[in-house]
Amino acid sequence: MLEYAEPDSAELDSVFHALADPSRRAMVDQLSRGTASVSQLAGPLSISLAAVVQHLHVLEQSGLVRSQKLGRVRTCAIQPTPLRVAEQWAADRRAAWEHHLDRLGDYLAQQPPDQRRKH
Amino acid sequence: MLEYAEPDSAELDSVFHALADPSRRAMVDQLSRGTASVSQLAGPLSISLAAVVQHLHVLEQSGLVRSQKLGRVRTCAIQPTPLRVAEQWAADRRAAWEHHLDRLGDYLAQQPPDQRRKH
DNA sequence: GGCATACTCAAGCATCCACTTAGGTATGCC
DNA sequence: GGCATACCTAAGTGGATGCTTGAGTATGCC
Repeated sequence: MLEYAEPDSAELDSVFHALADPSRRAMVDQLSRGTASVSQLAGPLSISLAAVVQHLHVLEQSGLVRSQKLGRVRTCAIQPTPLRVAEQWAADRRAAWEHHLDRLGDYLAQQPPDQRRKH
Repeated sequence: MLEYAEPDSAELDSVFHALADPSRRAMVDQLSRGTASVSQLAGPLSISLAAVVQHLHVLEQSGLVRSQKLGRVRTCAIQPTPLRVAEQWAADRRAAWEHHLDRLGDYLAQQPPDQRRKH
């Protein structure tokens, strides 16, 4: 029944941090439409190729991207699991909050109107 | 039909950045279970209250948390929308990648086996 | 071999980040 | 008024981040 391993804090740190930069998000976005080489990733970005390589390291360390080199060309591919880990973390907190609001609403609805001022 | 406004890069920057710190995530996690004062947020964390206030500013600037002061006490509440924005961004890229894999699979399945070596 | 391509690495630099301490203000209670 | 509580702000610090330039290495093609 274990669908997701509980993500440790360090994993969430690195995934959210990786996604917090617009250049890296653009790279992930491009990779979501298909694999790409390092220079293809650099193409749309107005930063040096060396900077792109550094961003790629960040993405690989977070697990969001994997790459392998064939000949001169390094081909990069997105990895869906860390995306889902981040997604799930946010969804869980949002669900908890909405559940909390529901219970609060039920509670308040049960109180007679002249008692509500106390809460 | 517009369900979500397209999030601008700056908003995603600030939301992902806010979530990239374990203390801030712990604060969001606590707030997902109900509102809390600043010192209640600081309670479980082993950092100074001043640091918690600074984290709170980051969370408020990202829109993840809102707060209001009543008397001496500032009460903080989570805001679900930025969580959903982050969630949706990740989900969209994951969906695009999975769709891409499907199309690639279909394409390869259409090729006669002796042609596949070319691709 | 010669040369372009596609990265890769290292050093340097300005900025940002998380955190602390020290001091401050506003509120509630006696 | 006196005092504790709850928060706020500023300044400083060590370390991480994003970027550049300059140089290097490996591969593919003629």
